[in-house]
Amino acid sequence: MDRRQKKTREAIFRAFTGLLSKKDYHQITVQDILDAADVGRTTFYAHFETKEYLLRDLCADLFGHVTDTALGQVSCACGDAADSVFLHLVRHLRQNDRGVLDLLSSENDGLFLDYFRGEVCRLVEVTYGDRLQTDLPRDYLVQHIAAAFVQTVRWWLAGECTRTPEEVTACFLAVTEPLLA
Amino acid sequence: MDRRQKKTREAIFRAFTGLLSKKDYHQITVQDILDAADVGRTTFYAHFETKEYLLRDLCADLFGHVTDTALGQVSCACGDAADSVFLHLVRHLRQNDRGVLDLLSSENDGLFLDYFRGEVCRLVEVTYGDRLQTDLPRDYLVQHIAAAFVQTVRWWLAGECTRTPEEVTACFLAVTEPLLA
DNA sequence: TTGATAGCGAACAACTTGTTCTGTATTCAG
DNA sequence: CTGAATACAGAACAAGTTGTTCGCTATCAA
Repeated sequence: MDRRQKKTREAIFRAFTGLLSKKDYHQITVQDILDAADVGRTTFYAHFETKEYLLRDLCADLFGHVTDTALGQVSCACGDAADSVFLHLVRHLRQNDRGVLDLLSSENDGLFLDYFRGEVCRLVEVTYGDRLQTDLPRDYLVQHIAAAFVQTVRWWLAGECTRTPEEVTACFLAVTEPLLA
Repeated sequence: MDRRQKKTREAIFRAFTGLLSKKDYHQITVQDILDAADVGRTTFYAHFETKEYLLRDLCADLFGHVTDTALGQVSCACGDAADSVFLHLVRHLRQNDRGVLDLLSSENDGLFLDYFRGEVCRLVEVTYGDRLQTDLPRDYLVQHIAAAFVQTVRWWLAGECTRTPEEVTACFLAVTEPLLA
């Protein structure tokens, strides 16, 4: 890809992420992004059809990365799969890699939580495999566990991350453990 | 309150709710609402500062009503408190009273799920009282249970409400029962 | 070096928002 | 029943936003 394209694309992503952590998505104007990224109007629309497409691409990039990292960790973690994946994910979040945490704790959380939940669903599928109890519908359980994790992270964020990743993960595991076979 | 005011206010609410069940909130224009409600521009802004205020008021109205009804049912239900409250709530939702269900299953669900979750939190507080287990932080448990209920409803809606209220409630109770003392 | 292309900046039409004005119709109190 | 208060309609308005188009320049890759 042309060096110029890559640079502008990343400048726009960076500017957009920065704005999102401070302002509400719907109050961010294309002009704001242009100013922050120092990019021409024409250029922006050459890269993204609309502001919404930009958001979509950003989410795909960000949350795809989160899951990939988490899945990478599960494959190299020799021991207790489930316990460690989620613990690592929380630790990873705490480092606020690529500003994901800023987005999840901004006024825009609603925008991102769905993407996040989607990725966590995939993670639950892979991590728990066939260790789920069978009295309840499998898809129900997967969604429930994913939602529980997302909710746990929200609770952690609402408390300003004062708890340690270990405590947080312990809470999550405590409420989901009874659902395993 | 002036008879005219009440009529206009309700016409706007009705028009807005109707539009919300079909279109995305952010694509609904004030003009759309004016046309649907058959109301003048000046009148609209005399009642609501902005479109967002309209949304807020509508949510307060709708979800407040949902909770009040549910709480009313718990007080008159002589027997098994928790079981019946949530079962009644699901039944109540299924009747789509005041179009709440349309909103929760529209593309706008994200907008409303937070209001809904807030009300369910109150409901959980009242319903479970001091019957929650004490190993985990109380606020964490309350939020977890509320989120679990909301998630259950979403799952039910995603499956196009083919399951019965009894089945749905059973799922919810199954995943939350281990959290009681 | 050179042809291709990414970017700039300004200008543009179309649309949306929220306000202001004037005149009419309805309501409610006395 | 009457009259003052007020809710409403309709039109016009400025300001801001969106997405497009144009001509021109700077940069890249072969």
